[in-house]
Amino acid sequence: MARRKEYKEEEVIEKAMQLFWRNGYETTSVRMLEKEMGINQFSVYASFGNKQGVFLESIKCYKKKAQFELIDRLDNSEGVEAIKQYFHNFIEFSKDNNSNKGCLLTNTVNELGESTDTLIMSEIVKFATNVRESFINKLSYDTRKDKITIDKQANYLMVALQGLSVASKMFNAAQLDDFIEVTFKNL
Amino acid sequence: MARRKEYKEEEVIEKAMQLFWRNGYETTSVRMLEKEMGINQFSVYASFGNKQGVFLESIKCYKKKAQFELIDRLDNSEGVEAIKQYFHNFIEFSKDNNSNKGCLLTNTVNELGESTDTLIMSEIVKFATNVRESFINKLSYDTRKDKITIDKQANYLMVALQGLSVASKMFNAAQLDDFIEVTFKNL
DNA sequence: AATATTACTAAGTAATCGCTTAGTTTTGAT
DNA sequence: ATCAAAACTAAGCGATTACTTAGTAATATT
Repeated sequence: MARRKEYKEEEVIEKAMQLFWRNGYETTSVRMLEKEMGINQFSVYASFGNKQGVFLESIKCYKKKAQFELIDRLDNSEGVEAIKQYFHNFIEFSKDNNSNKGCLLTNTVNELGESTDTLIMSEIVKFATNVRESFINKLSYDTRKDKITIDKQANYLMVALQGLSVASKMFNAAQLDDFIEVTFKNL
Repeated sequence: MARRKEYKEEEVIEKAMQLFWRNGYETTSVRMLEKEMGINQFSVYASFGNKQGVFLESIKCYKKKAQFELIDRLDNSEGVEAIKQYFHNFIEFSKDNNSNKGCLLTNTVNELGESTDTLIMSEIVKFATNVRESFINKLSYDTRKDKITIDKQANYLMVALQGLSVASKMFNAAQLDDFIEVTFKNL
């Protein structure tokens, strides 16, 4: 009965996500989005409601990508070394030509802070909880560690990961390797 | 021969700095600035040229504040414990009611990335170098550590500090304490 | 083939952005 | 007292923001 869409939503949202990842939320305008996504503003609003809607779907898209390229690989290996490898994988994951884009979720909290939309924040928190649980899982391979120690070390690793995300934007590869090496020294 | 200014530049720039610190660069509009600084837009532009100029002076103002409240205190104490105290002091320093604002310099690099104005980036890099040298100085109290180890640990601490800045926005006090505690076990 | 429904293009909305300018007020030197 | 220089007020600049809408093109059902 009606005309068919000339684009697939999950394909154009991948492009939107890349744009948000490179530029952040505020700096990315709807005009930039329609250009990058290759569809008219009308279609953007028809498919995603508003700019926040595009961003929310972009966040979900990022999470899927990170799940596949980072978490799944972590879950398939064992011990603290697996987490260390996760840190290295993250740097590769966030690489963009010569620089690093950091983690989209970390970038978002850092940019929008408390004014982050609750739906978006909920997605971010869910992912962080996910990562933390995987870390706890890996840390638990060492049966000598008690629950309190593991919890403390998980908190430590979560903050360290945020640090890596931000620092990867301004420090060189050698400095980041130094950081990772020392970070895992006593775990 | 001429009319006197009704404000002191260093007083209004302190207020501008606080606003930038809370909101970031892009989110802070010139209209918000004139309101917060208590002077007309004309005066803003007469004194600081443009929005970037206000920001550059705000960065300098922040550096002075951090120098006085953080670096000077660090330089007056000894050993690795002094650096640990610096980390705790930073959390207090960046506290804003119930939340944390992070480090203005870290926030800026994280928000503006590679498109950060070179003058501003230069100020940021100078400060970071400053902090790093203070860390190296404190680490050198332990004469058993060779130069390479100290350098590596300094890199480690710099990234950890970035991590603390970002993480302080989303993690609670206990988690941050966990982080600091484990961080300094590696030294 | 006619029709109803949806997707498209392209122009336009009010609001806000950083910034400027015209006009007035205040000041110190003459 | 006069005058030039600087600082103020307030209105307004073009450009851009997120978002909408009027009009046209395409499609499955009848």
